[in-house]
Amino acid sequence: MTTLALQIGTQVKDPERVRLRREQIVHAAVELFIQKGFHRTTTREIAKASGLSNGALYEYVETKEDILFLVCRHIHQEVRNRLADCLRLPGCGAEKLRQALYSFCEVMVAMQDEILLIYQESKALPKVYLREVLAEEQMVVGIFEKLLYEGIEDGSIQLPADRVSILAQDAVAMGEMIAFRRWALRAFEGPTLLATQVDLILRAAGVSP
Amino acid sequence: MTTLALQIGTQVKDPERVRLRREQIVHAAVELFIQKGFHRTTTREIAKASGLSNGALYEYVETKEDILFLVCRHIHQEVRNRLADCLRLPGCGAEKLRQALYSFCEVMVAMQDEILLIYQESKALPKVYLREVLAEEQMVVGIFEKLLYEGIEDGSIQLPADRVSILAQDAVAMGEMIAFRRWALRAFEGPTLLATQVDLILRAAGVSP
Amino acid sequence: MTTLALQIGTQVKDPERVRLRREQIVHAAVELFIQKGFHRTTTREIAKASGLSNGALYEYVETKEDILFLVCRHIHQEVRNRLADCLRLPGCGAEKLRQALYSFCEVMVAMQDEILLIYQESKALPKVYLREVLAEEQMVVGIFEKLLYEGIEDGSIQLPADRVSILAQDAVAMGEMIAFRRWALRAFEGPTLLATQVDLILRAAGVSP
Amino acid sequence: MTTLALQIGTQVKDPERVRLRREQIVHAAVELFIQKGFHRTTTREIAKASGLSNGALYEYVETKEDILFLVCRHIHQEVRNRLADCLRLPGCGAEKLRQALYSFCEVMVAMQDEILLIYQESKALPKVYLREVLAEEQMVVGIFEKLLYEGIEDGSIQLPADRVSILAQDAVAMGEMIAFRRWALRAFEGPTLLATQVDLILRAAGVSP
DNA sequence: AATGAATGAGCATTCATTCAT
DNA sequence: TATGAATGAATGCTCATTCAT
Repeated sequence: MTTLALQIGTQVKDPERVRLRREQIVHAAVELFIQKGFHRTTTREIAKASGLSNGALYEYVETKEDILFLVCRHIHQEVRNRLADCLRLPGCGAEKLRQALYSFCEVMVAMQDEILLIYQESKALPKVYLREVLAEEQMVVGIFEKLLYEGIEDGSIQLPADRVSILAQDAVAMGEMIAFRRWALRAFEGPTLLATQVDLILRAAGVSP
Repeated sequence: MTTLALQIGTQVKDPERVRLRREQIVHAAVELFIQKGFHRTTTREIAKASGLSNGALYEYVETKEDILFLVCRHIHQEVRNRLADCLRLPGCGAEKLRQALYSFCEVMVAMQDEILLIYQESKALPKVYLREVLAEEQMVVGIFEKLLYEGIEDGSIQLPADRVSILAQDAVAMGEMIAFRRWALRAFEGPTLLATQVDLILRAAGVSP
Repeated sequence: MTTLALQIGTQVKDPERVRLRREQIVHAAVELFIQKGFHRTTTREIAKASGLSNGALYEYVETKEDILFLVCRHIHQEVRNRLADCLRLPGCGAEKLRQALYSFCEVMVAMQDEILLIYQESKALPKVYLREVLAEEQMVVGIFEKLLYEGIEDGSIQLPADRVSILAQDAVAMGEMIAFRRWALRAFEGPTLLATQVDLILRAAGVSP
Repeated sequence: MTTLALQIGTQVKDPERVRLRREQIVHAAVELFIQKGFHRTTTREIAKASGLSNGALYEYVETKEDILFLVCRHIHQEVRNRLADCLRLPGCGAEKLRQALYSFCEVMVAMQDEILLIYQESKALPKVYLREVLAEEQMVVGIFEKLLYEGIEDGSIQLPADRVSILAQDAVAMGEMIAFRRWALRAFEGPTLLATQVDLILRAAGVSP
């Protein structure tokens, strides 16, 4: 479950400063990548929007792809952070699952652009980076797997064990769909949409409504 | 619901020749875009792979984006073609839905790369083109909407009418997920995977298993 | 004696045009490299001085190093061409050697800058190219070796066979010295200088003056 | 004939410290320049290899070219130092010349890389520096001139006076050739090579073998 | 004196598109 | 219609040098 945090090269020694500057960079880059895509965004634009000079940018990062990786990692961290809270709530497995699904969908709504960004641009990542990004996505799937098992054990969920993995994948897909297909989903009210998605997974998990 | 087929500019008069050459272009470009992505593919490469000269390419197309559009349109046509057959089969709404879902998932498996391509690269499309591409995708959603209504009418599906649209979207999302998340789904056997996905939607549609 | 001519990559199909344009490029580059050195010369400058656009330059060449290689090869060809004539003259080995040495020194005077260029910049060549450039230089050494053997055979030169190679090297070095050390040799009159150098080698070759 | 030692700018007052630090710098730079050439070596690399910070480097030197100059001067000093000893030996002019030539060739073998460095990179020196570097090289030539005159006077060398300068140049060139053309000379054994070179000059100087 | 982060002009190279033939 | 050479703006990245601390 723990991933070796990949180290991005930097010329700068003070780690706190590196953290800070990279935050600026990521902040600027997310915006730009969302607007124009990775390939149509220039490093010059990123530097400017970060408040850094062209050269300074490359003190904190070695390639443009590094920036994309930092962006993807940041987004996944954000998703996991927002999800973390709801996992500490009390309740049976089914109840916790419902909560988690709902939270996840909310996060997907809030972070539509960022999720889309990852799907659209991760192809541009060098393989090493891509592997880590996918691993981080799997961590979210892992959360749902754990909740499903919990529910199966406490009897609140009826599901053959060999369906757990696949359904956890579906749960994530169902949520991400909100981001992917937003242009088609704008017609629906938020609460209805979320309820439907959550319900869809719960039914498949054999939770009585 | 029908969209006027957008006209792509060409210098060439004979429409049959245009059709033919564009077929060559699309054929070459699909392959290249899948392998390297839209931005990393050069028009030179496309020309070469199409058996055209640099200049000739631009007789049949005005910009690189035109090619991407032709590619997306071609893929959607292919999807609809492959789906069309199963719609003429007899049976109640639920039965036809099951068939359609299954076929759709099969198509998604067969055309993984192409589906992924559309999602990853359509951002590069000029707005006018993007609109048409999305409209074509909606046509597939429309197919599932129609089947759901059919089932509701003949009593084989229990679903409040206001859920129809959303569920049709889910059906498409469920299928496309197979393409998007294939790296996570490689572990599962094809038949199991498809059955699960189809079942998921049918349950949500209130079809008794 | 024949070297596999290394092929430099080009986008252009017509070989005659390639030859022509590369001639322009080499012509411009020699001048610039002599003036400012390889590293201080920009490809833009070379393009401009060749009468080509930035882009066109790269239709005939793949990297800046390619240009340096073309330049070195051109210079060596020129040297060999100028030397070739005097080799067909009649006379005993010693006489032909004297002629060749004199011609070679003349060429070194005429091509001072170019010779210096090769020595100063060949370090920047990729290994494959460097090998070929050195091989071409060895061809000149080979000419002197052949003449020495000729003289030994016809009795006009007294030299143990195991000194032939080393002396051929010296002959070339003695000539190239005129290029390398011209700043120190400006003081001497051309004819005296050349005579001295030729004499030096002939003596070492055991030719009675 | 003596040149005012050029003053390189520095921010630092204590001359002993300047001497010390510059020694570090030169030591690091020689190595790097030999390996990668002047232009491909960055000041950052030099600073790091010297154990100095980026900023500190520029306290002891004003430009990158200053470093190259210091390096060249250092090398020449080293050459002269190594040569100095053999000049104090007793013997007639011819004998001393033979000794000096041999020592010089030995130094050239030992300092191949450094000699090559000077020839390849001195073009990058600002004119003022270049003049001094050439002047230092002439000092070595001067040594051989002096020895030749000594031999002429004591009768051990037969040479018209107007050939002295030119032959002294040749002596240096002959030695340096060992460095320049080492790729071609690897085939020969050291002692043979040196003996040949020394003999070549002695013959030209009219010293009976 | 020393540090090391910041600057920004500069460079090799690419590539969509045009156009003379 | 077709060819393929030409264009030139744009881009990712480097690095000598400066300067606040």
